[in-house]
Amino acid sequence: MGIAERKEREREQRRQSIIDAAEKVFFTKGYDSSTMDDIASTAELSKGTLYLYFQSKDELHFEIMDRGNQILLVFMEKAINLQKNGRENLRLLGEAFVEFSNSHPDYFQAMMFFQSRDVEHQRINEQKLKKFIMGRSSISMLNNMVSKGIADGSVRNDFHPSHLTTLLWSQMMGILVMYAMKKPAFEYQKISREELIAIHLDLIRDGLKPENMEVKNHA
Amino acid sequence: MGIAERKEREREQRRQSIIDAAEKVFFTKGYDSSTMDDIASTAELSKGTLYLYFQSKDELHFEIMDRGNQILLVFMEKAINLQKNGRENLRLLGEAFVEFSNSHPDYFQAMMFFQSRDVEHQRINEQKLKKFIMGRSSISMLNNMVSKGIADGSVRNDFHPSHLTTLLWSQMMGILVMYAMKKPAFEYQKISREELIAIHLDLIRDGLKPENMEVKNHA
DNA sequence: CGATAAAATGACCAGTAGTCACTTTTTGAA
DNA sequence: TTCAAAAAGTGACTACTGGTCATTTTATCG
Repeated sequence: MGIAERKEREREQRRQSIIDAAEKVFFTKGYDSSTMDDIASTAELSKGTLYLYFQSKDELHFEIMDRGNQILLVFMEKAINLQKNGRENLRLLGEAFVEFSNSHPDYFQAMMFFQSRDVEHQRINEQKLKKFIMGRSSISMLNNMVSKGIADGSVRNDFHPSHLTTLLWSQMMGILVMYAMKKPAFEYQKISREELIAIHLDLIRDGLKPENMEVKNHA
Repeated sequence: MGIAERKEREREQRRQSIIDAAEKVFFTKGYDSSTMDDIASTAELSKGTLYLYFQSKDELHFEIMDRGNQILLVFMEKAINLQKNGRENLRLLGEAFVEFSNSHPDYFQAMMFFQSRDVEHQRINEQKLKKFIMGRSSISMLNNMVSKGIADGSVRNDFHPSHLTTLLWSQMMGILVMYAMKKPAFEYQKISREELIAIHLDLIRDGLKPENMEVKNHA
């Protein structure tokens, strides 16, 4: 039977074409100003049809963020250099994020806006969200490099590795979200996103391994 | 003439009573679920009157955030200990923020939600917003302690002081905003807000002054 | 072909920020 | 005290939009 397969394929194509339309509209008008009617007419479908494929506007935002996330992951994978130590790799990951933000500003923006939303109030498929929150590959990658760093002695070992990973992730995301949301404040301070992140990476490079720290293992 | 003065006083009282009502409603139902009609009826006024005193719902949110900010400043002022060096004072400021968040969770929450909003899309009195963005006393305080630290040698001097200040501010705000917006992700990692901030403060304490750093002055 | 299921439609609903023509209250000069 | 002008306040109304669902259209297959 090829019909079921064909239908499945067509369903997935339609799904993607709706995300394409949402992307086009979001990237042009911004998330808040985009309406579901805009997206429907861009997709050449009725609004009702959108809801056969997605449960809410938030879920379309989620999908676009997820696409951006896939691209980011490629940047991060490319950035890793296992010849270097863990701490140097953490910096490379940070720099990869900046490169991604420059080469894919629209996806980057969509991701920052998604990160700034309160997850509790979003109507997004529970399963999908859970998978995203728990299994984020970017977190896993960070975690691997933190572990590598602790193993090779380039990263301090007085923090719980997964806590340190979470901190590094939230520092980076947090700074970038703040920059996206409060741009005028940064412009007033005459500091660009690149400069801000460069200083941040320098500061934590040294914080990750204070020179004279004695080595003691974490409980 | 006492009439003009009395009117001015009454106008200010009404203004405050509207903010009081907004606060009550926001703290109870959360910003998004609160309606202007809720606030109006709590204030025992008609909706139209609210708009004689404030230009938008966002502006009421701004006012509540501003009240929180005032309280935070008191915490920060109390925390400063000029007997100690600049770097130690920066940590004290960070800890004061955590104390504030514990003792005034509602204001803290309102501030985090305000920080997570895109300032460009908010209908807030330009003048008011400008003053807030540019003159924030919390930034000034941070800046003073950074300068003190550089002067007393407890803080590295290879960053531009105001850039470092901006970084410290956005790190702290960013982390807390992320925690507020993506709480489930942190809970999954089994890390509390206090732990996260404690690790953060430890990490930057060491990053702010790597032990073997040679002293060179910034251009 | 005709019945059944699947897909798509778009008029409609509910909720709410913000407006404005109108009403009520206050002021102060006559 | 009177009354017109100004100030303050009102709430019905508008505009907008995310989401729903009864109905229609299209595809499947015995």
